[in-house]
Amino acid sequence: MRSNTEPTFTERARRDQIVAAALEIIAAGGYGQASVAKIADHIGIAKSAVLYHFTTKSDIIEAAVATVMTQAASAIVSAVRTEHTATGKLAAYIRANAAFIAANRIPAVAMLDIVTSYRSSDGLRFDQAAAKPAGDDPPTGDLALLDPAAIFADGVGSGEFRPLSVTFMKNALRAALDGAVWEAARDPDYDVIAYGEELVTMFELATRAQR
Amino acid sequence: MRSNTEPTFTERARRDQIVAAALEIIAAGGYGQASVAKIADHIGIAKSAVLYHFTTKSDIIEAAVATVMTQAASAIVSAVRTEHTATGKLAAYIRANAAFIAANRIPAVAMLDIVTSYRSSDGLRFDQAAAKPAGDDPPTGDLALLDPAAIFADGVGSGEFRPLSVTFMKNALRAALDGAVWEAARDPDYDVIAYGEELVTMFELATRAQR
Amino acid sequence: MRSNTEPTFTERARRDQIVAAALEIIAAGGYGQASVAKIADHIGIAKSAVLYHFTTKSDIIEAAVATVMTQAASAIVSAVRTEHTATGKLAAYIRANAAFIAANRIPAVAMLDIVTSYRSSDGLRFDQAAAKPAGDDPPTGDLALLDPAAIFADGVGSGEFRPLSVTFMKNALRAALDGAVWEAARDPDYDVIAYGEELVTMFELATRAQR
Amino acid sequence: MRSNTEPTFTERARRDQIVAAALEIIAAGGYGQASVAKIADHIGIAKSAVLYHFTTKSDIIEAAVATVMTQAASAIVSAVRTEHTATGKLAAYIRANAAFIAANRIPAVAMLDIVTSYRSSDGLRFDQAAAKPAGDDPPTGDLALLDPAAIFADGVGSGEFRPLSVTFMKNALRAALDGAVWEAARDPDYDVIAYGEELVTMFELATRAQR
DNA sequence: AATGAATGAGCTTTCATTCAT
DNA sequence: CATGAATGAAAGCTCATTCAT
Repeated sequence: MRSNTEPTFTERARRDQIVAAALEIIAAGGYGQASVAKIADHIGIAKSAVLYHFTTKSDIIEAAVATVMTQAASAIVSAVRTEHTATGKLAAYIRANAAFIAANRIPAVAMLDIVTSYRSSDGLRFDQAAAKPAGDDPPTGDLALLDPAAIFADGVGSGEFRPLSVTFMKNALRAALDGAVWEAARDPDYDVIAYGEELVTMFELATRAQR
Repeated sequence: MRSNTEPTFTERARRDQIVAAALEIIAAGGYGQASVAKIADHIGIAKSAVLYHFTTKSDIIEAAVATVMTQAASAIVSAVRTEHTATGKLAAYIRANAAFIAANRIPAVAMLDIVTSYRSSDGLRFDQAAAKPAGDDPPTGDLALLDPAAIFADGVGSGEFRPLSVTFMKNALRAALDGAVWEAARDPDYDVIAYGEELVTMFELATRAQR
Repeated sequence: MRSNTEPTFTERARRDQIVAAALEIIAAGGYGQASVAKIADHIGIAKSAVLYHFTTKSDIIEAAVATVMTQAASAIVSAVRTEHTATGKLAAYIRANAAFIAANRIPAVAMLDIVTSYRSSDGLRFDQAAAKPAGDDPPTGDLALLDPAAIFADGVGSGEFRPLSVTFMKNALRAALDGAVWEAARDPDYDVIAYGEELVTMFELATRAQR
Repeated sequence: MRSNTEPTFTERARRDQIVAAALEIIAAGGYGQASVAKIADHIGIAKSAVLYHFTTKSDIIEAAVATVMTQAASAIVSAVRTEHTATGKLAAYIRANAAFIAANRIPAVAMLDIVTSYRSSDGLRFDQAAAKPAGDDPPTGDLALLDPAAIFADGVGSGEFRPLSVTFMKNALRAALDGAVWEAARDPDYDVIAYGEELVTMFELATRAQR
C-alpha cells in the first residue's frame, strides 16, 4: 500500500487474498477470532506483511465490507431494475438478496458478524462509524434501487400497496433478510431460497392494497 | 459468596449492581467492551471485588442472560396465555415482545449483543453452547407459549391460518422482532410499540386463511 | 490468636485442625496448591477464620513444620538414646526415620514439599529463613541425638568407624532418608521400612573400621 | 519465531538468553519466583518479548529442562562408557554427576527446583507429567548408561557386587547425588567434588562382594 | 471467635501495532 | 515487498491480606 502510486497487480492480489482470509475466518469463528495473526497464518505470510498492505486491522474489515457490499449491491440493483411494479421490485429485491446469501454464504455470514460485532475504538457500531453523508434524504439513482424503503414508498404512492409505514416495513424486511444469514450461519444447509419465497409471499400479502 | 448458604441482602444487591453495570456497558459499547475491569470501574469498586461475587466473567454474563430472559419470558407467557385463537396469540406475542423491548431497552439491546457476539472458548455461538436437551422436539407447557412456531403450527392446523412454512414464518417473525432491538440500539427514540403494531398488521395479513 | 492470654482449648483445636488441613493439601497437591482458601474450604470455615488464628500464611506453614519436626524429633531421640555404640545409634537413627516416614506418610511428604518449595518474601529457603541461633557449633544435649553428624563424629573418634568426612557422610545419609520421602510421595506403597534396612546395611558397610 | 523455518542466529541467542535467565532466577529464588515478568526484567526486555520467543511459560521451562538434561546426560554417558567393570562404572557415574554439578551449579540447582516443585495443571509432578513410554522396562542403549539401576544389576549379576536391592540402592544413590545439589544451593562453596569422592568410597564399600 | 466483603499486587496470555532491515 | 523482533496495553484470573461487624 506504498504511497499514492497505482496499486500493482501483485498488490491487488495480496489485498484480495487477505480480505478473503478475513472473511473465511470471521464466518467460521466470529469476528473475535479474526486476529491479524490468524489472517496471516491462514495465507501463510507474516503478520507484518498483512499490516504492510493494510496499516490497520480496521482497514481490513472496511475493505472486506466494501467488497462484499459492492458485490451484493450490484446483484440486487440489476435484479430490481428489470421490474417495473412495486410488487415486482419487492419480489425481485427479496429474491436477489436470498440468492446472494445462498451463493455467498461465507461472505454473507462474515458480513453479518462484522456489522453486528464491530466497534471502532470509540465504541461506535459499524454503521455509526461510517461517515454518513447527509441527514435522512432519501437516496437517489441506483442507490434507490438498493433501498427497500424506496420500493415501499413507490407502492404506497401509486396505490399498489395498502397504506403502511414505509420505515417500519423496510426495517421488518431488512431484519427478515438478515435473519436468513443468521440461520445460514448456524445451519449450512438452511434453504435460504425457499425462505426467500416464503418472504415473497408474506410481503405480497402484507403489502397489497385491500380491495 | 459462600457456597451453600443463601445470599445475604448485600450480596444480592451487589450482584444485581454488577449485572446491571454489565448490561449497560454492553448496550452502550458492545459485548467486546464489557471487560471485568470496565464493569468494576462503572460501579466504582475493584476488579477483584467483581470477581469475588462472580468467580468468572462468564458467570456475570450468564446471570445477566438468565435475569433478562426470565423477565422477558414471563411477560410474554402471561400475555399469550390470555388469548385463545392463533391470531390472538400471535398478536399478543408480538405486542408483548415489543412492549418488553420498549420498557427494557438497555437490557434488550445488551441481550441481543450477547446472543449475537458470544462465542465460547470452542468458538460455539451462544445458542450452540447452551446444552440443548433433546433434538428438535417441539417445546411443551409454558415453553410452547414462548415459541412462535407453536402458534403458527396451531393456526395452520386449525385452518385459521393459510398453509405456510411454520419454520420460515417463525424465523421471519423472530428476525423482525430482533430487528426492533437493533433499531432501538441505534436510535433510543425508535418507536418500538408502533413498529410492533405494524408487525401485528403485517403478520395478520400474511397468515390469515385465504377465502 | 488474640493477644497474649493463654490459648483456649477451642483455639488449640482449631489451630491443629488448620495445620492438619494444610499438611493434607500440601501432601496431595504440592505446596503451591495450599492456598489459604483451600485450607479453609477443607475444614469448612471461612478464609478469614483461618487468618484469624494465624495472621499470615507463613505462620501456618511454620506451625506445620514445627509440629511435624517435633514429633519426628522425639521419636528419633528416644530411639537413638537406647543405643550406646555408634553403629547401634546409626542403625537406630535410620530405622527411626524410616519408621516415622512409614507411619506418617502425609506429614512427611508435606514437610519435604515445604522445605523444598517454601520461600519467604525475601526469597529465602525455609532453612535460611529460620533464624539460625549461632554459627557452626555442634548441637549439644538432645539435639545431638538428632544430628547424625554427632554419631559419625563419635564413631570416628572412638575408632569404631573408619576415617571419614563427618559432614559428607551426614549429608549423604540425610539425602538418602529424604529420598525415601520422595519415593513415598510418588508411590504410596513404597516400602520405606525395607529401604531403611538396606540403608542400615549400606551405612554399616560404608562406615565400619577396616580391619 | 516463525514455525517451520529454522531459527535464525538472533533467535537462538535470545532463546538461550531467556533460558539462562530463567535458570538463574530459579536457582536464586525458587521455581515459584520465575515469572515471565521477572525473566523479562532480568534480561531487560519486555514481558511480551519473552512470550514472542516462547509462547508459553511452560515452553521456557521445558526448553530449560531439555537443555540441562541433555548436557548432563551426554557428560555422564561418555564418562560411564569408558569403564567396563560395575565398580568402575559406578565410580564414573558418581564422579560425572559431581563434576557436572560442580561445573554447572546454577543450572543444576534450578533443575532440582523445577523437578521438585513443578506441578502440571492437573497437579501431577514433573516425572508423572512426562509421558512415560512403557511400564517399568529397563532402559536400553545409551539410556542404560544413565540409569544407575543398570549398573547395580550388572554388578550383582556378575558377582562383582554383594547381593543387594537394585532399586533401593539406585534410590539411595540418586538421593545422595541430588543431596549434593541441595547443599550446593545453600552453600555456593560446597565442595561437591570432594563429596563425590566420599560417595565413591562409600558405595564401593557398600556394594562390593563380601569375601 | 468468626465472617463477608473488599482490595491490590501479581500472574499468564493475547493482540494490534511499530520499526529497522 | 516482506519480515522478524519487540512492545505496551489490556484481558481474565488467583491470592494473601485487611477490616468492620
